Amino acid sequence: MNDNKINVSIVEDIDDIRNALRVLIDGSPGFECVHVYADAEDALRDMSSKDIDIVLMDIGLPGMDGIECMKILKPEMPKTQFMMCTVYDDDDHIFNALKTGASGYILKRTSPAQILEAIHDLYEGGSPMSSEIARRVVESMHKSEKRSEAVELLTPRENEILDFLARGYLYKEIAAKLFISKETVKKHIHSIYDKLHVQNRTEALNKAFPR
Amino acid sequence: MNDNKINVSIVEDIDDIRNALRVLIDGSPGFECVHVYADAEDALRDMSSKDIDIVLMDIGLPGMDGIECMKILKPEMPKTQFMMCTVYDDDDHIFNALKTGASGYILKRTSPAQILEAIHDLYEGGSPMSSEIARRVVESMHKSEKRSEAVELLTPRENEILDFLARGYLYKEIAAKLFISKETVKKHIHSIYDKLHVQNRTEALNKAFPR
DNA sequence: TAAAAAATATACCAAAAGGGTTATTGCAGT
DNA sequence: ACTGCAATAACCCTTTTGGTATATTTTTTA
Repeated sequence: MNDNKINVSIVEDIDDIRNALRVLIDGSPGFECVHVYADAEDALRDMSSKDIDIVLMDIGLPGMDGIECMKILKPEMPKTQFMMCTVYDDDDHIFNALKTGASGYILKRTSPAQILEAIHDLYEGGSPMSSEIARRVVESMHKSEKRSEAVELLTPRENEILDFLARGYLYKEIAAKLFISKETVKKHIHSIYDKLHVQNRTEALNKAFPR
Repeated sequence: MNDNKINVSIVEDIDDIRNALRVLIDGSPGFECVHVYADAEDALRDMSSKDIDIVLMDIGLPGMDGIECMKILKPEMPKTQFMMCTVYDDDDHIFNALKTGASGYILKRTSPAQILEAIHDLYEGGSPMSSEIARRVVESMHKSEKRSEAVELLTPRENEILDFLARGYLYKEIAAKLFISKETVKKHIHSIYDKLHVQNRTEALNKAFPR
């Protein structure tokens, strides 16, 4: 709605926190709090028709939680960015929120100045999160390294071919890409299955790249 | 090695940058630069025998790159944390580094004060990265949401069968599990491929469950 | 209640995948 | 010089997969 200010909406059930956030945002130049909602149902009814830059979304709400709420709202408001603002700092909530579309994740104990900074940062295309939250996210990526366990058994050539397998290529397509015969591809794949103790492509991929 | 200071090693091929980092770290109370290396091979030869808290690792090195180097060193130095310090800000390098075990990722244009802050932050268990880098990481998580896109096109029965496909079951095994004929399984799978616009199992799984 | 969608099943056919065997070449380490 | 491993390739064979078409029954929904 408004000229050059960052339009913010808040979904937060606790009156004191909601009001404090509103006061903080409205009292800061460059920011405007255009709507506040006390629960997910309220937000769903009203929010998608508005033009909002940033939504500050609590997770623990009465009834539908903030992640579910965002899941529904996000497709209707593609330009709006969601920042979770919550007391939960466990992996489940963090990953769920981020996977469902949150672009930022801050904890309620964040200082007012940092909250404003985070909103601004999000508006500018960043993903504000504390460095502990970032560590959780990064740690979760390390895991997809399970590959190595399987992969170290395989020769470089076999790994190369495994990558093609993962993309759904046919034997003959792999052969063409690598300038070798289809039979050789088959041989390599047989060795891969052998080493991974599996019988087919899908099982191999599940072992090599757990989802 | 040293009492209460944070021990840092540097792997960086450009003399000026390497020296500047060393001076910065040694000149700051609470930090000590214990080793510097000009390339990956040098670091591999020497580093794992030392007791190092943080490694500042460049990616673009002559010969072996910094990610490969870390991949080898990491298992030998489980207590050491790696921070990539590089000019590359593309997704490939970022994800590769983080998946391979980096806990922090900063760009070379980061200010000296922020570099020190990042090292300290990493030492305290955080994952320092600029908020643009964080955004890339978060964006990569949004994708796992693709399942719903695909899944909503499919009937409940088709989804059920998709799950079996994902586990590598044969048609006849799925048929036995569901007490239907193999031909019916085939029909369902054909509909799945049709709706997802794919030609085979692996492509279907990649669409439905991006890794 | 009528139409649409989903689940069930068969038949025919071609392509692809996978198991087993054997063999040659080149390269690394002993 | 010998050994072992990796990469290459060919052969035979069976099973699995996927395309197309057609048809019946059940369930959902307009």
